[in-house]
Amino acid sequence: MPDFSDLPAQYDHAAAQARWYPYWEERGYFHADAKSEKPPFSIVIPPPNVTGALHLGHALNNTLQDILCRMKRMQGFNVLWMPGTDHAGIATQAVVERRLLEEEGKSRHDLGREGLVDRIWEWKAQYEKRIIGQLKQLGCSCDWQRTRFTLDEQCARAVRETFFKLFADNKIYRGKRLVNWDTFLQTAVSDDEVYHEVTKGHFWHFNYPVIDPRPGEPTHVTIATTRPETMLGDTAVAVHPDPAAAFDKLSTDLREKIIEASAKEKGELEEQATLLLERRAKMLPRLEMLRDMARRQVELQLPLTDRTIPLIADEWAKPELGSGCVKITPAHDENDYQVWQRNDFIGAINILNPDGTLNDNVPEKYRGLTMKKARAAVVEDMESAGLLLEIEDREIDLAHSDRSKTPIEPYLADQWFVEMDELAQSAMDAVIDGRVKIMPERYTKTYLDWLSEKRDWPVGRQLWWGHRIVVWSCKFDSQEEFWGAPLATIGDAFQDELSDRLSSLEQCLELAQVCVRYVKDTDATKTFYDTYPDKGSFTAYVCVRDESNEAPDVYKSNIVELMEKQGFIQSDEVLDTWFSSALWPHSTLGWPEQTPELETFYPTSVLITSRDIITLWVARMVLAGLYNTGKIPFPAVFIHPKILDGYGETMSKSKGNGVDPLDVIDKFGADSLRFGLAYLTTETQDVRLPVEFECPHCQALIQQTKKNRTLPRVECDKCGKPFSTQWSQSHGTEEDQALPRGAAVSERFELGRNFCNKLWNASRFALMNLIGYEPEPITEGDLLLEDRWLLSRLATVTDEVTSALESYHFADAARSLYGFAWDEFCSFYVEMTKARFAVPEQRATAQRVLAHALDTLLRLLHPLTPFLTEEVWHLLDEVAPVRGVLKQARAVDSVCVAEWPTVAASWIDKSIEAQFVQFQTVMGAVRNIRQEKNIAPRTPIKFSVRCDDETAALLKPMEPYFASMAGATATAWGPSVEPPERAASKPLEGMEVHVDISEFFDVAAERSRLTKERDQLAKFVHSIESKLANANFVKNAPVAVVEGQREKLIEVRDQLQVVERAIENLG
RNA sequence: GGGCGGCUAGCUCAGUUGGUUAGAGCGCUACGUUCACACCGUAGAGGCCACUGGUUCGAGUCCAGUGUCGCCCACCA
Repeated sequence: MPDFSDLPAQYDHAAAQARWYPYWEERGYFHADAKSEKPPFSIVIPPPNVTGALHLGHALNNTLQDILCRMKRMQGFNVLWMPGTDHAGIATQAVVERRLLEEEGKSRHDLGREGLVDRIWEWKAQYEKRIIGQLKQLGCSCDWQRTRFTLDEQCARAVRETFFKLFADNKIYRGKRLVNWDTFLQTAVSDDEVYHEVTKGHFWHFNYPVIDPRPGEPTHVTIATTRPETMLGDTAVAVHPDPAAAFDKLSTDLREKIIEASAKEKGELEEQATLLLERRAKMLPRLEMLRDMARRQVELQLPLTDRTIPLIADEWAKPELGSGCVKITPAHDENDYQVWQRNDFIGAINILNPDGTLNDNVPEKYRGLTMKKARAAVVEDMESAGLLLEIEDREIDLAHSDRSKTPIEPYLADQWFVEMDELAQSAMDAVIDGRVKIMPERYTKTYLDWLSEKRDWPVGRQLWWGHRIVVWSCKFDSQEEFWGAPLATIGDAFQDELSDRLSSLEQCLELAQVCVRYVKDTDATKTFYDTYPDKGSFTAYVCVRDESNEAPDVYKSNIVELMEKQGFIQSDEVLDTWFSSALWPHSTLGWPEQTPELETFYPTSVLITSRDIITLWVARMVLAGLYNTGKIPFPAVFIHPKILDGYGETMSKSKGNGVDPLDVIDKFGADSLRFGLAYLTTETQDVRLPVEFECPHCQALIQQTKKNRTLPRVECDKCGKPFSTQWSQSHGTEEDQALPRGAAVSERFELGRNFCNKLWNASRFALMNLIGYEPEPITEGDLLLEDRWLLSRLATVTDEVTSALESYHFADAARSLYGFAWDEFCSFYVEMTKARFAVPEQRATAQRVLAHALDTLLRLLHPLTPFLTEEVWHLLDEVAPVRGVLKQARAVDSVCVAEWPTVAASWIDKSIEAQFVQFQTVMGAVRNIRQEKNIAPRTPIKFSVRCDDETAALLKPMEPYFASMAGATATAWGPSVEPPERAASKPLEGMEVHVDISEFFDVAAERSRLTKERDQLAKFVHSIESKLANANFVKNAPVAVVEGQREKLIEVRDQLQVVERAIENLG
């Protein structure tokens, strides 16, 4: 005989978590079998970066995935949740390099490529372990045996294969591009990794002398710049090709604006218009003269150098700004680069070394200087040359690298590009024609807008941590040299195999699995390879196909050895992290091998992610999936909300407002965290969580403010003792860090904790009262009204929860379960069984229905609160291993593989639910009167109900429940019931409840209560009357609505009468 | 500059295709610890649904505009 009397009154989440996760893992419940007969359901995890620990956003993302996986598993699907982590190129290398510098004072060059990469692997091992540990603590049901890493052998193979395919398809080209150069990390960073910061700077005005001006023409042009040192890389000065027209257009636009503008703005705009006209009058002759000079290709002397540069006409020069002339530095400015594209003859001069110092393209005295020192030198020299006109103060919006926090230098570099035209179109089509559905739908716009730009994707990164590009290159002076030696060697290696076939070098190369392309040495900005260089020097690029499963950094083949002997060298760049992420749905399943996994689980079922990577990741997965496999990677994408702090700001470590999921799990439990997150996952809103510190001394919660969140130590409001915060880990002194740490948590999770505890206690009650349970089937005749009500509600809730989860309405599912479990199951059904357990002949049926209801509730809740439900499932097994109402079955070993409840449509009975509502209403009225009359809870009271015979028959059997739940005894039911002489009465729909209050009578109080009620009812009557008096309403509204109002009016008038009569009776 | 979203109780949020007197949790008030649970129970108070106009018999819900907060993209010699 089981004994549950020593179960604690509070759910012990820590114990449950420690007990059941290993149990699930040992039994292999999370392992998917690719050869299973069951229908597949698969999700790939958005791989967390190995840069650090998981935050609350990850907790949300993974909770949602786990909820779906667990439900689908219970529904009988063959579920694969593919876990893994991302190598996060720049981010991870930067973190490791920073630590290397801080802790050992070394740079990556001190370690060398191999040494640094080894260090990063160590880091990866440590953080991958930590991340996986966190996911397990959260309860994630990933198939850990298949854990992948974007830089492991299998992913590397997929990356090399994809690159080779693209290369052979001529979708990869070598181009020049202005990149955001991080001089600290010495790498290009993408636009997405750049942030802008306003800093104080200056605006310098310089004169450039004109060479041989004609009489009357200007002897110099004036330009202005915020970055004087870049003048050394100038290749032109531009002036607008039609300044008169440009001025006129501005004036017209301004006039249009003035017409639409409000009175307040009008004045300002008028003033602008006047200034513009003045400027036009003053500047136009000079600008037109300059424009004419540009047409005849006048040269300017570039000061401080021995170069001359042309004056050109280009629209980039805005006549309304500055002097109307602008210096052009194509290699170091995005817009100037565009000018070069339109005027190729001006050329581009790169003046920077990768480390941010000036290179040999500048005069000797500036070489090797940093940009900062060069700036001072240039300004000084310009001044002494008499060419510095003035210096203005100005605020400059300066681009910074998100990783190194140092300023970005625009820098012209050779880059690998993927041509996006067709690839982007294929990904757009997939969404437009509905093969991939993005939810909520509004995000399809983000996706399509971004893809429609079809900007080519620069995929190279000057990093050491990542997939090294499998292209070898070598310069040749002529075709003869190229054909003569190196490639022939490769061909020779395959001569034997070719002997009985047509022999050609192309075939040899194909057999050798290499693809060769040639680039004639040129300044062109975008070069495809398929044109053979006719003469002169060129570079040959050989992309090598690799069919081995080798780690990305150890890969070498015979061909490679041959090539390297011939002087070919491998690109030292690695691929953009997103290149490998884009392959994630199919690379993790074994592509390019046609594995059973790929066969079974691809396309995956759904992708769940956050909105900030719709473009970077989702779009690229779609196009890469289509390109490699011909199939979309997933038919559905669910974009979940972002987690914000109490001030509506995104949570992040650098802001100090991040909540660590482990702190929440520690304090509230994983179930509470999961339930709380699901409860907040609504379709439209981001999730706002006010953050508090928990004092480690007295457990008081201290509101996090914008100020205290970035303090390494905070003093408790309550006990006054200091504690350290998460901020101290990165910014605190040793002394701060030695203090006990105050966890950052959020009271939002109390909802989940309270709910879990409520459920725990309801289960405890059930268990204690199931002692002696016998698993006999029950017939419908045994069921009482409340049993049928509960079964009906249970079926309805099953339906609600299932369809909510299947359509990703997580909050709806959580709310539905919360309401049912708390307000219906606990507050009514469980309360009512207390009375039934006291009557021996009612005991068995009540036990069976209770066991069944609890069983179903556990199944429905399991995806949200897996640990709690598993804990109770096993306890329930001790007392009621065989359960069910009309059909009985032995429960399985774990709720996580139990069958998902199906909706028993025949049990849904709306009339029984309505009848039960009548009972609840009467109960509410009796309780309400007791409270309002101030009658002590334990004082017995008597009540009677006037109602029709049918209702009386229904409610009479419920008398014991009124006694146990309201301390009230019913004295009479039926149509002829009259209130006792001294009664508190309450009109209800079709009923009147009278509580005998002769012992507690207080005329004044009762009159005041009734008067209040009368006024409310009168107001209501009036509102319906006026609605019905409106002829248009009666004419136009649907008949059912009008009828409903009419019935309501009769009903409410009735109630009003009851109250008025009661007031009269008071005298 | 372009796009998207929010604005509903003190706080955090629900609110289906327009249709009774707008809901929940927390917090608040009163009462209650004997038998599942004080992480609890019972009852209650608390709302010009941001604002202005429109459509409609009827608007939190639909349309137009305004304000405000936030996010994304582009641009910023």
